Amino acid sequence: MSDTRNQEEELRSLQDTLYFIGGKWRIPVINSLCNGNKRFREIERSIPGITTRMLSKELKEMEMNKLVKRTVYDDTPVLIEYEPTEYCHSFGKIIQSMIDWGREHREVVTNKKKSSLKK
Amino acid sequence: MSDTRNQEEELRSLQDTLYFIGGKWRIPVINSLCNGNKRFREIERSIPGITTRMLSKELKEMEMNKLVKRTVYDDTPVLIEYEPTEYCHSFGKIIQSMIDWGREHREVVTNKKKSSLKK
DNA sequence: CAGGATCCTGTAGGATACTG
DNA sequence: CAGTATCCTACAGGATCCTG
Repeated sequence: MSDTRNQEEELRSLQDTLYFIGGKWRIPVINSLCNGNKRFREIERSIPGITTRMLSKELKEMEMNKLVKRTVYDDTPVLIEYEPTEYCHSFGKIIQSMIDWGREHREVVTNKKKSSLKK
Repeated sequence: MSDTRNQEEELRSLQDTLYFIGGKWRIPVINSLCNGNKRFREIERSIPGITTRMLSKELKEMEMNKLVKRTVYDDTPVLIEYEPTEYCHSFGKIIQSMIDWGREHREVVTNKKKSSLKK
C-alpha cells in the first residue's frame, strides 16, 4: 500500500495497455470495426494509408487475441466478415477520448508536426 | 455532415493523438510528471527501463512542445525541475483510462504476451 | 546530479507483385 | 473480393562511456 508500490502497479497497467496498442494500425482498425465496417476492403478503404499486408497482419493477430470474430459465408463468391468482440468494444471508450483530445488540440498538434525536427 | 466525412474527421483526430503519443516513452514520462516527479533522476527511476538518452530526448521534445516547463535553480549544485503544463495535464484523463483498462484486462494482455509469436 | 556523444541493431512497416 | 509472398530500409531506441 506504499505509494511507490502503487505507482509501480499503475505503470505496469499503463504499459500493458501501451503494449496492447502496439503498432501504428491497431487503434485505427479497432475504430473502423467499431464504426461498423465488416468487409476487408471496406475496412481497408476506411483507413487511408494502410496496406493490405498490414491490415491482414492486424486482423490475424486481432483474431488470435479474441478482438475480432472472422466469419466465412461461402456463397460464391466467398463473403467474409469481421466483427469486433466485446473485448474489442471495451477499448472503445479510450479511443473515443483520444478522438476528443485530438479534436480539441488539433492546432497544437498540427503546429508540432510542422516544427518537428527542422534542425 | 455526411457520415463518411465524420468518420474521416474522427480518424484524423485519432491519428493526431496517436502521433502525439509517438514513441515508447512519452506516456510513461507524462504519467511520471503528473505523479509529481520533478527531478531528472527521480523521473528516470520512476520509469524502469528508460535510459538517460531516451529520457533526455523526451524531455527536450516535450519542452519544445510546451508539455513541460524546465526550471533551473542555480544554487550550487545546480538544481533542475521539470513541471507538467496544463496541456500536459489535459492528457491525464486518457492516461488514467489506459491505466484502468490495463488493470482490468491484465490477464488477457498477459496471456497475449506469452503466446505472442511462437511459430 | 543532469545530461551529451557515439555506435549499433532489430524490426515495424512501406512498395510491389501475385493468387484463388 | 480477400488476402499472401518478397524484398528492403529508415529509424526508434538500446548499450556504453563521458562531462561540467
